Amino acid sequence: MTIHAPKVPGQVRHAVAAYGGARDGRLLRIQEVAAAAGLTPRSIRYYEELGLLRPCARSEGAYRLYDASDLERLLAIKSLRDDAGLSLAEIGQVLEDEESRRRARVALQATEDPRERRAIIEGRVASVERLLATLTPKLARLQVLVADVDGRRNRLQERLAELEPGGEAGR
Amino acid sequence: MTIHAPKVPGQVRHAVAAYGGARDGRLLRIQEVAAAAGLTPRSIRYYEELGLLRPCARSEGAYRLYDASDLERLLAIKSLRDDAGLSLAEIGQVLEDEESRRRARVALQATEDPRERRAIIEGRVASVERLLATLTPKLARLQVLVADVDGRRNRLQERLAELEPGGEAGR
DNA sequence: CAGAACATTGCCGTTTACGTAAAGGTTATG
DNA sequence: CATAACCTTTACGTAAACGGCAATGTTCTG
Repeated sequence: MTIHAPKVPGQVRHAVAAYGGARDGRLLRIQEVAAAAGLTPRSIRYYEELGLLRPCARSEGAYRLYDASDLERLLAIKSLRDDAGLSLAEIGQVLEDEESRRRARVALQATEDPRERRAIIEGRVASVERLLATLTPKLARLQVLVADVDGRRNRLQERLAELEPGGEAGR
Repeated sequence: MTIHAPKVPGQVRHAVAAYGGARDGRLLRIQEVAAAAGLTPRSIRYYEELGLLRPCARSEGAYRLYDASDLERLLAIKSLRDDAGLSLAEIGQVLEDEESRRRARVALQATEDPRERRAIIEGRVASVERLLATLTPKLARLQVLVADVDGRRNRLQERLAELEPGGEAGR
């Protein structure tokens, strides 16, 4: 049992960053970020293939390296997929939309012109509202469904309660 | 434009019922019930193939005929699929579960024994609670997601409001 | 520097949930 | 009773979202 083992990457030398997520330290390899996000490496590569995200960096040997914001993005993708039930194509639309708004912000927020500043923020609001417009009805319908099922449960428990006072034989 | 046309089935003679949904009258053919449920005939046949539902009757010529309770069931399937995001296999489990409870009710509700009556209703409660156990976390996560997105919208609108008082140039 | 444990790309396979077309019966109406 | 518009079963096709190899390269540790 005393052989070698590389295990967790100690430092990740020579990371060729694209943006350098930084601000928290370690870059994760695909299996690590996958575990952290509750996904598989295969899914993450597939998402990359669809253009949903790109790792912030690659190692010298072309290993994908992910930072904290990449992980956030993966969690967002997962949530939109599992919770909101969006297809990966729809998720792509959402992310692309947000991305273009974010770029617009970076490019134009530097301006002094209050009309442009307004326009930028209004664009972001519209983007977020488009997303809400798809999520809200879904939420409403799920709430109705749950309320319905919950109502059935309550009615059954009332009937149980009615049965109680009579005979306490089951004990 | 004065040729013949059968259109909607007038009466549906000789319906060989399995249970006879009745209590509202007309039996629907597959296309009609599909339109009413917002599904396609193909989907409905597929659901039948998976054992999710059987039409309450067939015509002499083997046309599938659906009653109101069949339609209800289809709507339930659709809701569990679209709103709750369950797979058809999971939906099958749910329906089977409910079905067996319902059968138990019919078979044993006739009994006088309060212990058995309790047991039956408790079984139904457990079944409904199993369903709730899968739906509730989903609802919670979707609520969190929507709240999150909604929060982003509000923050953006606050920034818009901060921009307002200064310059009202955009008009 | 050996080597176990990671990673890469490429590619084919699989499951789910249907779509679609073929070949042929069924139904209500004019 | 002809016939348009339904329906039937059977079967093959497909898009989405990965799974799972193979062949090969990379990393960190002892």
